[in-house]
Amino acid sequence: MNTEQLLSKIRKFFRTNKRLPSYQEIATLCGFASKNAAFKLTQKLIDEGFLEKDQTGKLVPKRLFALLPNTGIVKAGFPSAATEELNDLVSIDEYLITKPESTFMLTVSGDSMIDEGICPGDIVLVERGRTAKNDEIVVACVDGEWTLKYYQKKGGKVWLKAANKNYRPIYPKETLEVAGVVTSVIRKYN
Amino acid sequence: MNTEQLLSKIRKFFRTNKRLPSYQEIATLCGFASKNAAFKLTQKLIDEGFLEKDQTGKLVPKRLFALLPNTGIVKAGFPSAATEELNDLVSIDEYLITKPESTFMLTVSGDSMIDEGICPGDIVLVERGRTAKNDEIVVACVDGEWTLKYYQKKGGKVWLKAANKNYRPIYPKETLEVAGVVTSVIRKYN
DNA sequence: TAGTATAGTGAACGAATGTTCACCAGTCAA
DNA sequence: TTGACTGGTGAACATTCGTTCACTATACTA
Repeated sequence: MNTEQLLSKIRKFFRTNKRLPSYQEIATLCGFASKNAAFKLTQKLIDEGFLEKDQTGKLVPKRLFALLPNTGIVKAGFPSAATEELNDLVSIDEYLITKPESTFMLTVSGDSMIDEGICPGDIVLVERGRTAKNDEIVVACVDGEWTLKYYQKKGGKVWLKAANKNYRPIYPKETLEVAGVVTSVIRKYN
Repeated sequence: MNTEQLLSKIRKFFRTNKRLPSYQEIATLCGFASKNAAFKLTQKLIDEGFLEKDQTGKLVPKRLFALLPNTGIVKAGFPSAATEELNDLVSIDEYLITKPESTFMLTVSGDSMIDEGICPGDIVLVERGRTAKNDEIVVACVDGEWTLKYYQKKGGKVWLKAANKNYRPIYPKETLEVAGVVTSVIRKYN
């Protein structure tokens, strides 16, 4: 039993049990008769940086949450069953959300951002309280109505631009309040 | 201390510690002097279906993973700080991935699917080993080259269609192998 | 051939785990 | 005023936890 196999087993356990195993459980997982064997082997994984410990000694998941292998560009070859065992696993949650406490999600209605690849029904993750830069996509309230648009600012004047030729730029008559900046887009089929 | 407050505290703990607290920890979390108070209160949460238990008695996270409030349609109003405490929290991982063992992710190159809102640099989640239906987006290998296209099948004949007028349909000369069906698209800004 | 890592066993430790039971103070309704 | 319900305390339990130490067998190396 090497560390790579162990990591794979721990991940499997985590995936089904939604928590990390104890050393006893790791031992049974590996077929060890002794907890200590699991302890030592796991310590190696920690040394290699794949795992962490609590103050209480409990194992803490590092980057093995959702466990999807990220396998490069489509055209540059293809993932085989072998590459799956690689350690470049990534949690989508962790990948997309850096500030969970100030991020929320919103379902998109309307096609005003369709040329940006944001379609009706898509979900956008919005980070609240970030100051928008030019050409960033923002969720904003213009004169009382909420929209999703490009943020535009020039010479102290602020307006919104759609990613759709059929829409005109929006110049606020009274108020323009930016609720947050779009950090990512998610679309789920069927 | 009511169950709603407790749930909020447990979520906060889970978010920072990446695991669920023990009853002792719940007690300190709530300011209780006795583990049993935490035990009883948590039991209510379980009865209400917000939490689950292991065979070993350990708490298991149910739907409170990534903890993003899902707040309806953009135009239909707006999330305030209050609505965040709602229980409609969702993990993106759980939301997008139903079969983690057969799902992998791929970075998109090329603009052949741009009218579908799939842009270069986007990440697609692909479910392997699913039989593709008509008009589903698939990752396929045609005559040795990997592409991302609509799957088309009529009368036993299979070909691929792009979501871009500048691309012609692809009819396989020799082989067409479907590696998987695209189940979702992810785009991250900056 | 001798010596040294390596990989696992087995026992032991104090502390923390989930769970149960008896108890208490307040609140509310009858 | 009584009695039940609620929300919490405190002690106790068997079990499991993380961790340490001494030991063994195998494999590799000099």
